[in-house]
Amino acid sequence: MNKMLSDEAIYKKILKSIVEHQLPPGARLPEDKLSEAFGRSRTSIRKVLQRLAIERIVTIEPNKGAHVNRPTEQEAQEILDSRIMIEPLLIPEVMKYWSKANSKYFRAMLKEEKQAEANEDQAALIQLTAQFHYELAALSDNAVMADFIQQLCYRSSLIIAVFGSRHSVSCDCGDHLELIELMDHEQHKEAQDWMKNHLIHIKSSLNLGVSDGQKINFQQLFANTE
Amino acid sequence: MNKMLSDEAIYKKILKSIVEHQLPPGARLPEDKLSEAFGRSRTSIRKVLQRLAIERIVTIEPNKGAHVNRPTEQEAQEILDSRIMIEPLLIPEVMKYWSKANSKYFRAMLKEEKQAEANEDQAALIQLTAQFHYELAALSDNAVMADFIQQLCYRSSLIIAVFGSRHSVSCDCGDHLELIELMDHEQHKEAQDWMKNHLIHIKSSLNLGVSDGQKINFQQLFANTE
DNA sequence: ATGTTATTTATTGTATACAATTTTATTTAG
DNA sequence: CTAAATAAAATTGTATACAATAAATAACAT
Repeated sequence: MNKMLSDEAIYKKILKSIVEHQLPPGARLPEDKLSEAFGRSRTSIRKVLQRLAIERIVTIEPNKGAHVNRPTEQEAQEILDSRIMIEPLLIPEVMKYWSKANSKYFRAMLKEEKQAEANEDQAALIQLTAQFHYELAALSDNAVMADFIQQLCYRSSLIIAVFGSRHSVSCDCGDHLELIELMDHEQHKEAQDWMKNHLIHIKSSLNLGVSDGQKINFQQLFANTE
Repeated sequence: MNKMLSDEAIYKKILKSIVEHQLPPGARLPEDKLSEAFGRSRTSIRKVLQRLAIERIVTIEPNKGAHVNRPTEQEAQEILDSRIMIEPLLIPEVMKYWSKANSKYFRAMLKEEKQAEANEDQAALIQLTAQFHYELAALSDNAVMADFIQQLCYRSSLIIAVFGSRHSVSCDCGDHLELIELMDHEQHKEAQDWMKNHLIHIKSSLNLGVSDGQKINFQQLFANTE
């Protein structure tokens, strides 16, 4: 028995499913089906889908409806470059107010990550990895920047779905602990550098340039080479 | 005779009116009136208002409808700080592809600014000042960052409406030319520094801390001091 | 069989109707 | 005359109906 969900709740549920790859890039999001699933009229669903479209999580083509956005290689690069540019800059701001309580909270989150890794719960792992980054950004005293980073993190989940290797997600879990320890010891410069390298590492782990949906050269592919 | 406007066209018209302070912060945006003005159903208008709300140009309170957002002092600081943080970083990217044609284009825009200033066309002036910044950002090869800057520029117009002195807008028109000339002469570092100082200057020209919409102490204001 | 056209079905786009809520105006009591 | 209570008007929230468009299927000819 599904109790009545608010628009916000529906938004979060759909977003979560997308971020966790339950709804993969390219998946259709028909208003009827969602309407039925959530027990609300199409009007409410449309509102949510339009919001997701503005946030670039979803694309809406006229008369074709909503699909989970499938990031292009260009988009992937731009988003990762943006994060490489910005996230390290936020580290000093975060460290200004860094407390024992914060450290404890993030260490608990890392435990959850480890747990998810052990359970091979890919969905939880992707979600937690993104959460680590945007909750950290939220500790800066600039909500405008934090919101932007959060959006980039969500979009990064889509990027990983399209261009990520199995490596991209799981291997960097142990990593995050290093950052927490640097921050605990007030090593500002090192923490900042760590973040930059971490993001560069993530970017380089993506299969960019291999081109999934790119135009295929059949001429070359089936050329008679004998 | 108003020809049928697309949702996008309606969005742009409302946004322009807000940015140019024809619709000042706090102004009500009743669906009926807009619906009538644009000759479209409320459904279309709602869609546009919801988009503006997500972009933080407008606020929507449940059962109270849409109002032009009235930025708080905190929001103003965060937005300006974000711009101070990011816009200088984009300058090197912009200069990578800086051409004679670009220079000519932006010099033409500056002429328009001067013209608007001469005509005391405050609306055009505000619009052009913002446009200068976001069109510059759009020359970087990172559309994600450019979009973010554009949004911050729109929101800055609201900030100027609430916290700006007459100074805030007009005085920096001549300024922009300096940046173009620095870029023409490939003075990377200087251009970057210029942008940072320019934004710091704008921020400091705002009446922050004077508190416009803050809670007024009537006790103190009307205390019997005789 | 293959490719084209026609028909049906499914899905989105838009307007409108009605309920819920807030705002404004009016009435009534002190 | 002021303040509270009530009634009226205006405005927003939500669902639904119908038109427009696209997708899927069937029918037909080559």
